[in-house]
Amino acid sequence: MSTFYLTTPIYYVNDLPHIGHIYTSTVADALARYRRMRGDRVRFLTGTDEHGQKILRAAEEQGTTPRALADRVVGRYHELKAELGFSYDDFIRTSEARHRLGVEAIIERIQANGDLYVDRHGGWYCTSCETFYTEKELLPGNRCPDHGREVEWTEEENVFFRLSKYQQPLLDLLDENPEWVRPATRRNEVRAFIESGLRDLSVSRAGLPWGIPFPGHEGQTVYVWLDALTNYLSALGFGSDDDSLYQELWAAADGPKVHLIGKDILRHHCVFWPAFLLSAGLPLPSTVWVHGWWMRDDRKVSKSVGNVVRPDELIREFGPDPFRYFLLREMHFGQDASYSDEAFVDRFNADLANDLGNTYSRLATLSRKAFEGRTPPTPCDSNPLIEASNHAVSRYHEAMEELSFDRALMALWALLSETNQYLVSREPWKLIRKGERADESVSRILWNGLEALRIVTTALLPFMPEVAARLLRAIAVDPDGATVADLSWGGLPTDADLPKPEPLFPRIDKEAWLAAAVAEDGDDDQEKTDMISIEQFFETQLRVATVEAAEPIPKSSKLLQLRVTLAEGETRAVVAGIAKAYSPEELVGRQVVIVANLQPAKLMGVESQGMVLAASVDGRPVLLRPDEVVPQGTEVR
RNA sequence: GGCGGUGUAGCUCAGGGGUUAGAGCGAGCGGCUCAUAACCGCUAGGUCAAGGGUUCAAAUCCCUUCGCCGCCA
Repeated sequence: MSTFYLTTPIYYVNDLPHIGHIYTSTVADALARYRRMRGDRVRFLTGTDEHGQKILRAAEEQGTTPRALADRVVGRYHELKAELGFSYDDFIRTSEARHRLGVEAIIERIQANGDLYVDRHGGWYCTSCETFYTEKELLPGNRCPDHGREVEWTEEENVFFRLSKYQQPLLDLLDENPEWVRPATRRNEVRAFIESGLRDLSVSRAGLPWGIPFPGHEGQTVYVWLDALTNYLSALGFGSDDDSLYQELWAAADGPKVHLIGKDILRHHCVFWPAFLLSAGLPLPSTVWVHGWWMRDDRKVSKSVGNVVRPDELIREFGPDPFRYFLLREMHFGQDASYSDEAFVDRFNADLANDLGNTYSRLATLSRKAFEGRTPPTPCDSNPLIEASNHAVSRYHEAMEELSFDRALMALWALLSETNQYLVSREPWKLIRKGERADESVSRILWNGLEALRIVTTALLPFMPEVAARLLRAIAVDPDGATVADLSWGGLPTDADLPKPEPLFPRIDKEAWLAAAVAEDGDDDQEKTDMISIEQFFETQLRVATVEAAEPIPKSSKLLQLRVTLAEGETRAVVAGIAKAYSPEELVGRQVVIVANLQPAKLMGVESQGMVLAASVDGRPVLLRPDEVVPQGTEVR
């Protein structure tokens, strides 16, 4: 028995949870459950990152406090835990006192090592990503390359960390520990980045009231990443009076310490974090596992293509476990994958309904018929399924070790397939029909089948904890406290009560489901599916206008009232649903594109004489503007 | 632009110098009838992106081209 410390990133509270968060947590949860079955002393941590300029702003815009904003999002994460059956042991919030202690403690050590100094610097700062950019990196018009939002020239005195000092140690770390960043392609990226040269890192911000005050530097707040990354230690009590967990699971851990992350935060975890730890003289994690992203097909949404995506709907309708199964089966860990309702339905029907569900159903029915509602009375210790099972289990373990969840599941499904082949080759139903109900051979055949199913289902506990447990109970096996030892042949109880099988995974009518999905997706998809002629397009008059004034609309969190100039002397009032992404001040003076011949409409009591165009990024508006300043009223076509 | 990756059956992908290139899904045909129209078997004839090279032998190594993806604070 060894320790196993597993973390997800802490999720930033500017966003409600989406499939990216769900995936990371699902992977971590499956891994944690698997390691618990192996008998490891597992500690599974997740949490939220709550500090920073962006949260402060969002809170101000919504007329609330950062803390209240965070509370709301955290509430949603707690709901998600229940909805998806996550089994984390701890949930840390960076706004907690225990976290602050940890951050102060690590800074103290870095400071003592002489790796902090104060310097004055200026740069283009994006409040969205809380990052400084060089002129070269900016998009035209001084816009953030990530968010497309205008950056601000910021000049201030900050605390700097001597990251440059750790260039060689970090390269050595990567070279001596090929498993430190996985998969290897991410390791290469990190290595290339470090090799190209490390600059010292600003680790504080001046005058930011929402964050941890930088110890020893009045007026400075700890920079979000030094703050956030330290959660992995502070959650273990590092820096507090009781750091026993930290000692057990980190400092003196006799097992792996694994960070699970998405590829977007590779640099922070594989460069900054180990550098901080090296500087602080603290042990490093053993592996940073990097996963890919779920992509949504950019093909048009339509019934025939069937790429509508409704994860919430899928979970509500079919329960969390099929969705967990889908996420883990469909993605090759480390690579990107695309998801759609259609892919989900296909997996559900083929793997869960046809293979797993039906195999259970036929075995249970046969056994009930032959043995009066009970499991077979005679076990069997010599048959082709034993070898198949042992082989499947060993492939399963190998794959789990590599976080290759898809391969682990394929190994189990191979055993299911062999079980079905075995049944067909023995045709126990014929023997039963011939009246050989109590025949020992019937008992052996069915016991073997059920035993293989028991092993598959036990191995599925980390993937589908709720359904797998239900299935095990249905075949007279107690799922509680199951361990990997239960994956060896011979555990199925004989002559035990075997209830009538209920469909665990009722087949989904794919056509109907996708049709409903399309219908529900509604109006905005209608335009996407239908082609229009160029004449139809030209019916829409698009023109460039300049924002003269902007102000919020009372009692509306989304709407702003704009006054735009279309031509000399021609101004219009336009209402735009962009208040969550843009403040009135930043809009004045910019050029926007508006639909000029839209029927006026009243929104929240204010008449809107046009519509401002914006790209909609997951619902967040990003305003369109000409590449350069053009004359008022210029037509867009 | 530099570095890295990738391009294999309709779809998702394995394979990685050596007999007839594989799996799952989907499709077609047959079988079975215990089972959730499930299950089992057979069939898919794919220039292994294109061109060139190395080799007795290349999808597998090398070069070039094209496409796609990632990283380059």
